[in-house]
Amino acid sequence: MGKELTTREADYSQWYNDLVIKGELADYSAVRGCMVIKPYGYALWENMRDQLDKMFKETGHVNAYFPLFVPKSLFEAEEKNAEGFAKECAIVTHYRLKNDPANPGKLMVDPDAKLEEELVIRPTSEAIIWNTYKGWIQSYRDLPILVNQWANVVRWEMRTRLFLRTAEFLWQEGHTAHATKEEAIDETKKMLDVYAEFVEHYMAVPVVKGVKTPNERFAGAEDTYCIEALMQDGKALQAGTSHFLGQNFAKAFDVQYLTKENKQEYVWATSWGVSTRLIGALIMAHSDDQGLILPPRIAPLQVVIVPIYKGEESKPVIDEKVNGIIKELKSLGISVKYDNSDNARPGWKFAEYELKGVPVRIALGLRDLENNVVELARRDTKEKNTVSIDGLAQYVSNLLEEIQQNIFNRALAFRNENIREANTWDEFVSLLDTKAGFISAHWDGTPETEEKIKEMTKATIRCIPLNNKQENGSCILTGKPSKERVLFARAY
RNA sequence: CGGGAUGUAGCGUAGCCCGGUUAUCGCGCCUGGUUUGGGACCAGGAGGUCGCAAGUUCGAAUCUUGCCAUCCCGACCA
Repeated sequence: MGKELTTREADYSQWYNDLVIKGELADYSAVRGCMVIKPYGYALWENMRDQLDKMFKETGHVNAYFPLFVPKSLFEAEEKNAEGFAKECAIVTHYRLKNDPANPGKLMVDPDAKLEEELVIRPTSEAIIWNTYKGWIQSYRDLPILVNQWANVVRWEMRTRLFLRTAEFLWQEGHTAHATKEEAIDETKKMLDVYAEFVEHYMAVPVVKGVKTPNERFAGAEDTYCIEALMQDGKALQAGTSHFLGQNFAKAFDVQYLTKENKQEYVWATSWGVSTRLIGALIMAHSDDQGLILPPRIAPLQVVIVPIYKGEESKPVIDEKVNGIIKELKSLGISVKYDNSDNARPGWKFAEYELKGVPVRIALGLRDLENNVVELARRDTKEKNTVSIDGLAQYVSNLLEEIQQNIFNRALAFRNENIREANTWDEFVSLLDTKAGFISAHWDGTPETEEKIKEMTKATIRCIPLNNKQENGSCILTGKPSKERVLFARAY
């Protein structure tokens, strides 16, 4: 019987949890709100990370590493940023434990080891980084600084969900410093494009690029750009953000540079990040009731080979043939696992690798060898075909590409079907309740109206799409004039 | 943090209301054998702080209190 999965229809949240845990991506840990990322899930993250890292470097960035701890006085320097994150910070107050005289064998916090100044465990690193940049920047010749860091951060969330919202999570955060506003804005948009390309091209998840309203802006940013994805249950998920920080952090940390004209100017800043949350997006965008569906370009395993033995004497014959196939696949850069383990029969393995979302499965037995063919099954459509062993590697390589495209096209079609226009309040509410998805509607541009809509419907403005069509209309709630539509949705 | 639910072996569970031998069953796991084209079968075996702690009792998985964790619905958020 093995692993039973909850269906999406029965309980979408439970289905998601089942996939994460039974697909062996991650598991709950002994620490509240924190998960263990298991080897299979970590391999997926590594593939995502490696590709992003490559793209960052191609756009001129370098990696560095800054401390996990941020002295409270630095953390509070940029007020809006500090205020925004204050209520979800973990704080180190002591540096030593000692034996508890009242409870033998137990430890207690040593009251004599109180820190002079508390250390905030970074929820994001602008503060420590800008404090550092102050020492790096004197002249326009020191700019731009284009640094990225791969790190863990901690945000003490009240309610956590595997990958989507954990107290500790892995991410990258780019922090750049520029001489001019224009250059910083260009950087902000450039990195948004990098994210969009990565998410669409590698993760096969279509996104809407846009800009956040002031309400939804990152704490301390002048502008927050984002990519928004749509999940199969019709809820939106913010997949990445890129912030134009203006001179806020430069002013807070007094980071100035000398221009060519020998004038002191404040530095312009950006920051941008994506996290392990992307894995949640990946799962909810593609997977089905049989398990994960992973896009070939980032799947930890692209191909699994399952032998169908008939009697002891068939093993060496099949194994030898498979070794040749593996060699050919690897020569084309395809990752492959040969599962000839004896503790599960073929049917069990088929189900297991479907659960784990391996894009292509090859099965072969003596019968196939006689005909010089294999059975080839693709995870995305569950189609099975008999394919000649001659030229198999190339066939598989093409198929992986086709699967990548198909997964993307499917998600894109779903996303496009689920962007609907609403022109009246009734229409808006009924669409939210019956169809969910993105709703494109006019809004009067005020934070008050946005807040009111959120209170009434739980829908938020996900973004104002970039290159948005300008059209006159009236706000769905207040009826006041509006020049463009914005995208609403209920979101994760 | 507010409301609701749950917690018994790796997983899923019976028992709990009404306290009483050695905690039930299935899957999985180990050993041996037969097997292998969609979640195999036979035989033998291992595995339990009944979420944690205190209390009531001659006796607690079962009753009481506190705590912890997870899930769902809110508030908050990437």
